[in-house]
Amino acid sequence: MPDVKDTPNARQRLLRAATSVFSAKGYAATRVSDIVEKAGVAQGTFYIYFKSKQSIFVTLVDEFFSELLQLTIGRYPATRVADASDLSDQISKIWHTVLSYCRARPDLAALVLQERAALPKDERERLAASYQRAADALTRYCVETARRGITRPLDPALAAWVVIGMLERAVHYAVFVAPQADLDAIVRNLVTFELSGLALAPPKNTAP
Amino acid sequence: MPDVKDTPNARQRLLRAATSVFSAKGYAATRVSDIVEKAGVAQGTFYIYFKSKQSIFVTLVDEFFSELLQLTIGRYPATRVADASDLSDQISKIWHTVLSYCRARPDLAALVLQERAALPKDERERLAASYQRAADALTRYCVETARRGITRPLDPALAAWVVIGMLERAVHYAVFVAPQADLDAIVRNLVTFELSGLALAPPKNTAP
Amino acid sequence: MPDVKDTPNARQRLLRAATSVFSAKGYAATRVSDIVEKAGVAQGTFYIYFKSKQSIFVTLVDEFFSELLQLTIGRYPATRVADASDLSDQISKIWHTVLSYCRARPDLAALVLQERAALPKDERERLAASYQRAADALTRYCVETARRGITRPLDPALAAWVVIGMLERAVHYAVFVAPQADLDAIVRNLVTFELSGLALAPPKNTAP
Amino acid sequence: MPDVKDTPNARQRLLRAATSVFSAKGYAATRVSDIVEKAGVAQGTFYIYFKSKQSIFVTLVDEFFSELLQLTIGRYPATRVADASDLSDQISKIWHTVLSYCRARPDLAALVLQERAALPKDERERLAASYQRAADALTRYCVETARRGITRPLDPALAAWVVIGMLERAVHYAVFVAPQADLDAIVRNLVTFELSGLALAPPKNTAP
DNA sequence: GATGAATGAGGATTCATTCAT
DNA sequence: GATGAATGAATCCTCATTCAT
Repeated sequence: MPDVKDTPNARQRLLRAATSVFSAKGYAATRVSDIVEKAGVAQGTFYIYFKSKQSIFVTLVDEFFSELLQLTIGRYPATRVADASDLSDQISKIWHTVLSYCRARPDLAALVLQERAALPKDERERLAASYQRAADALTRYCVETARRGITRPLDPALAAWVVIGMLERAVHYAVFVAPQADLDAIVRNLVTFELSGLALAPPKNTAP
Repeated sequence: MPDVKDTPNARQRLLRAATSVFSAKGYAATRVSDIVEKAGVAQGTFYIYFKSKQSIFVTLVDEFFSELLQLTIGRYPATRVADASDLSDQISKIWHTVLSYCRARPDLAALVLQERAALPKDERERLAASYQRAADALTRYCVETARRGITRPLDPALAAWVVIGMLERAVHYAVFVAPQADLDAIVRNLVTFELSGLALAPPKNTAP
Repeated sequence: MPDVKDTPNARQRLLRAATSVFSAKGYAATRVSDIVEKAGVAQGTFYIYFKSKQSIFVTLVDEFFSELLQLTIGRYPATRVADASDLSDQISKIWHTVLSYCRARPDLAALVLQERAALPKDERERLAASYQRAADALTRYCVETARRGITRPLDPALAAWVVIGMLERAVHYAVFVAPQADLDAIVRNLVTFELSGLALAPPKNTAP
Repeated sequence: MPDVKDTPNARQRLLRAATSVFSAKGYAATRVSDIVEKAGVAQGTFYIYFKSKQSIFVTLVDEFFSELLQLTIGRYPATRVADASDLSDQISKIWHTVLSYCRARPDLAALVLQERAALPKDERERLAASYQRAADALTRYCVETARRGITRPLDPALAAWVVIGMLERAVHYAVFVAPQADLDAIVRNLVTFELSGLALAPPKNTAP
């Protein structure tokens, strides 16, 4: 059963085993004993490195978020966007980064997208705050590009949340629904959707 | 404590109490005893009407979905869309329906958006299938409107999933982030985004 | 194994079983499963009536103390003592009450005398406060009888504590060392000791 | 945190740390890790010097008892008591020795008085045997002084146990309740109580 | 002798569910 | 239909102890 052995230290082994088990059985159905068995360590060893089952889960999610934020918003500030072409390039890079990052670790992506809601309410609110911060950063991004006349002056907070929604389901599609589909094609489609919308002819009523 | 009393029958009282408690404490932290206490019935009465804690939750989510699907996709088939203007009108109506439906029952919306992931894996897969069916319906919608030259020929399955993501987060925004904001304005913004995209000038690289 | 069955309700059965098991195995070594097995109820039933293992123990000790205090200090106030003869009578009665009460429930006595120290520190301090209150009551008793010239004006708080110590070990002797010895003889000895001391001839240095 | 460092060897450091931690947190709540942390040694080092947590505790209690017995009963045999005055002198010295010994190491006194009951039943019976031996020695003392007509012919085993009880609570009073009180005054009070009793006028019914 | 990471047996507690009334 | 006392399986976590270095 221990199939993550041979890797250096117990903490790493536990994190990998946890990712795999959480995403396979779901947070609630995962027993600490499943994780330690898969990691090939003793039950007690788990509690040397993590305070609780919840704590190892949160560690995984937090690392996922902070790494991904670093690779995206941390790298591509709105201030570097001069025109529509820059915008398109930058957004393409961000979409590409997120999708390929998630495709490289589908277990972790599943866990973050689908399992985080199984946490106790209070911990979930901590995670929701991370989402809120991401939404705030995106909001500022929208405000900035709108100010420069590059994007429409839509309600920027609403736009930010909707983009987050697109992102979540785009990951879902690229990782779980069509894991073999060409990533570049997916990204082109997404950017076109995001920037130009679905309609071929501009519809009558536009906002605001 | 029983504050949902005076309503006709125990089953209704249990459903309402469950909605409220599930959305307040989260699925996992909710005890059947919380629900029966709030409903003002005895512990055993719960099991006259519902097989289990999971079963009352699924009942709530299923009713929410089927009612909402009825009010949206069930009413507005792509075949009635002749041109861009029709499309815009129809989509506006759908967005409006969804958002006002959710604003009218924020507890239930919270439960469906945030708690469904706390279910055991198998049950979640049943719900995921509902999502998949909705995505399939949307996919056909996109295919149809694209065939008529009303919408872009983007990957329709991808588009469908991304629209679902927009929807989820638009509900989140309209119900929890800005519950007082004017619904018509929100819908106008959403439709503009969905149909015309964020960019003011059409960007260079368009797909496919 | 269930040998306390046939008695009316689960709570009583649990209390009796707990007394017996705690005094037989000691607090720490007692498993809740031992208690429920002896009481002939299910594991979960225990937690309907008692919050924890600690809580049933404390319930036993508290009931012991309050009942015994009621039978002694509650009945025999210092204000009814007019002279040395009254004092001797009253003290005899108190000793007799305590010793016969403890002899009637040796398990409970063992538990209170010997097991209470196994409780967590905080709970023990609550019990120590009961002792302190008993000491305070005895102190007032000594002050009162000294004021009337019936007893020596020894440091009354010290006297109170020392009497408590005599009591504890007198119970130990009467219940565990010599459980068959004649109770009246024991009480006569104790009262003589307490009132007249060990020495036949009055020693030289007397306090204060 | 290691605040008992700088003292020569690990064993001593462990004993001192254990005394302090046991008396602060209680036997059950004390972790071996607390002791080694306070002693400033590694977890494994503990087991070089002591077989178990129980064993270090018993070591402390045994050393306390044997040293104290040596200083008291070992020094003052009943055979040296010729008359009431000798008795009073000798008993005063014993009380003084015990109380000042305990005042000098209140942690150890707390541990012996209050924590020993938290040990597993079997170990406690070993300690109870020490008590029984002390009671036996005291019993012989009483028999001897009674034979010489110095003390009353009360049940000597009962007297012995009651004196032990007085002692326990006298220590409690002198060390924890009134740690600043003058020791000589306390001893005078105790000896008067022990030898002459509480009553000013000799009460009517005396034993046996 | 000293270390401290690893061990794993052991037990209190929870709570969905049942069923006799 | 309604009740609610009783059930007991299931699992997280602690911590004394070991042993390779």
